[in-house]
Amino acid sequence: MNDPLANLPGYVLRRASSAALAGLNRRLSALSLRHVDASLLMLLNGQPGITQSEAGRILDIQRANMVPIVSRLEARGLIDRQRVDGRSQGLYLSAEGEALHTQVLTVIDAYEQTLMEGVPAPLRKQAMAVLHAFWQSAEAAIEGD
Amino acid sequence: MNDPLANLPGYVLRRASSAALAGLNRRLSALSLRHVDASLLMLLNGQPGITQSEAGRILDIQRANMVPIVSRLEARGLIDRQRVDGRSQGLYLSAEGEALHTQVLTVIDAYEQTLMEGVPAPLRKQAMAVLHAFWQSAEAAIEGD
DNA sequence: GCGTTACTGTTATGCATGATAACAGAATTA
DNA sequence: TAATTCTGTTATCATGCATAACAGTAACGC
Repeated sequence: MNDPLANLPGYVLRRASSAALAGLNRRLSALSLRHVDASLLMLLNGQPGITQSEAGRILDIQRANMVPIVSRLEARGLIDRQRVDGRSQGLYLSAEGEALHTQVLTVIDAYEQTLMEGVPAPLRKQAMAVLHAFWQSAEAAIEGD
Repeated sequence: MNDPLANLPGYVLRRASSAALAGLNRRLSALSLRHVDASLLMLLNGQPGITQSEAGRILDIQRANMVPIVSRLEARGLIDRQRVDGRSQGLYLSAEGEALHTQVLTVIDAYEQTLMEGVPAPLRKQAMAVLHAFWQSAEAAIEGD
């Protein structure tokens, strides 16, 4: 693969992310979930009762784009809504949602471990730190010019 | 940002990539280009005469999805097609394309440097190696189960 | 040589992700 | 109380990515 873009961190980041996502979605399809759904389930497990807007803010999903996601998950009986306010509603995992969440956890844990094991041991120690550094750096660079 | 997903490499990879892409697209919009277009221009600069299919293979873009990209760039007079075969056609940067390419290069180089500078110095040395490792690892993990 | 196979560019189509604008109802604040 | 902010929602659009199908061309096997 003679790719002159391979020394650009942003490009490599994108290719790595794209490949990682493909693998994850492939595995999650066994649970009829997309990675977005899975991330919401995991978030709700850690922070039950969180608001739809808050969840979107944490996961970096637009308010408007949260609607079909939450609707889909609620239609499947995986999450419950509970009015907390005249305008907001807290989101909770239903019993079925919790059951599925443990399966999600199994799949994701295994996958993330596979991903990490594919990284040469000498680099593994700093791998997460590097990823977080790029995340932060990229976030800071969005607005730049 | 209390995000329980922040210790999953795949998730962090995706967030970093997404943020990095947003910043890049913002900068490229000044040239009326998307990151995909820019990557093709850069590829053609390094490997003039490459085939549309070959380019797609290198950039991991489906043959069918290359069509609108190439058409758009050709319509703007940035690239030329030259029949090399009954079926294939070589792609080249036009004069205008080369001119724009140098601008692209400026933008991207500056951006990638910004990205790198946002990474703490102690990590910077291994940053690219880590990204490549994840790329390779993710690529290998796509088919797994 | 000829038939099978493989490759190229292309069209059409669908799904997923994101972004934006607008709105009504509710809460907060000044 | 009036102005502002926030929430969930609808509608709409652009982009990215995948798949299937097709015609024309090339390469290969015998």
